[in-house]
Amino acid sequence: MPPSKAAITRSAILDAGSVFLETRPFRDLTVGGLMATTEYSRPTFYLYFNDLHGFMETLLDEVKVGIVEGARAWLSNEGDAVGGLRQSLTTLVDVAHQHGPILKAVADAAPGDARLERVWEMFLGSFDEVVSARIAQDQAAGLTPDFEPLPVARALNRMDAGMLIQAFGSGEKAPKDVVLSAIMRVWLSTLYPFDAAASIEQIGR
Amino acid sequence: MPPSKAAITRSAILDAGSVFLETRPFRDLTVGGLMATTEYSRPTFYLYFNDLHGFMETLLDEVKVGIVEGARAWLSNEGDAVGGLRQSLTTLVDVAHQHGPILKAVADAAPGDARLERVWEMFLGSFDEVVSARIAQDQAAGLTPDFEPLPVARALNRMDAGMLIQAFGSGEKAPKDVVLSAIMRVWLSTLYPFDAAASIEQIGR
DNA sequence: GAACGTATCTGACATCCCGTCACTAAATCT
DNA sequence: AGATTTAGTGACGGGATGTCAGATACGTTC
Repeated sequence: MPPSKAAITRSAILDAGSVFLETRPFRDLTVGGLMATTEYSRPTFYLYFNDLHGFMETLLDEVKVGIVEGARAWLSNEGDAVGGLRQSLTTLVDVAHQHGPILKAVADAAPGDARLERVWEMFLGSFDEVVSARIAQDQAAGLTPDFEPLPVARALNRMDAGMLIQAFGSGEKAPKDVVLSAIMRVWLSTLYPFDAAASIEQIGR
Repeated sequence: MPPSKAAITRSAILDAGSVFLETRPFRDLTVGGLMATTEYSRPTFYLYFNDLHGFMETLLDEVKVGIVEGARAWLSNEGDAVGGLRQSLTTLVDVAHQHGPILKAVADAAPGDARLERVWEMFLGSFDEVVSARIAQDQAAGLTPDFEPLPVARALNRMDAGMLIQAFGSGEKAPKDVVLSAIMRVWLSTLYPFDAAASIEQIGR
């Protein structure tokens, strides 16, 4: 069974949005302007999305899976904590680099709509919880100093979000390795300060 | 000489805006709605501000001074690095707690206007530079490990911004001490890891 | 292959908010 | 009081939104 006509149209609109946001900020996105780049009329948009913010929510869903995947290395790894974190952060930076404009667009759009703001907040918050759990585990193992895991997890995740969107959100992207080593430095120093070799020496400059 | 009538009107509008944003998000702010809470008509708004984003820029300027003040302890202190940083972060958290809703409103408004976005970006960026300079100084003194100061400064500042706005931006504010000890933990671990007493023991839980 | 029913799409409309402009009203000066 | 500058407003045009009734394309049945 081939994809229905509706599915094709929907995808075409989503694609047009992605392309648009590749080069222009969310504030310049209008339903009329977007649909003009497709072969459909403006009202067609409303057949598939409630409004521009619902549209952004859909775009976020598409990116979400990739990001959650990347986090697994560290989170579901009972073993090598430092190595797992290294790997998770590396793939996180990769994915963010890849989808930078979409992530920035969603972050930009979020404050404009109560529902999308909640969705974005939940998206970030979901990381807070899993990171917090992993921190607690490493604290029990004596790898990590004893502090309240949740607020620190929140702080580190906000750092990632702000840094990655700032670095990769707009056209001219910052060099990946610089961004990676900065956030890696902060994560490792905070969570595994006893592992001096990891936190001080082994980070590429 | 008493303040001119214009100055009074302007202040009245600014106050009305502050009051509004105390309880409602920026997305609900309209020129008509705002002016309806004053004794002036809608066009009067445009006598004093270009648009809502220019209005937010003015609001930011009012808060800016307080924040820059707070940063001085650490930045202009050649002596006790850890103590200075502690003090700077403490007052930063205080100020952010005080002006939380305004800061969130500006951050929310920024992506909607190219000019305000630049202003906000510059505001954050200005901290990147001074923090970076202080880091370089402490690296030279052997207090801080050797890494690229600017990206790490950026990361830490983005963490502050994201964390503080999330914690203090909306009505029910998070407890100050929890937020403070979380970001303090991260800053100290990253910048002064050799000062074990400072980064591990002395932080209140 | 004509008639029918459903899925897909669109023109036209009402609404909301914005920013401006010609004009009025109030304050200040002589 | 009359003239001049300062402060404020009613009314307009424009752009984007979201909806709805009607049109068009498509597959199915006879």
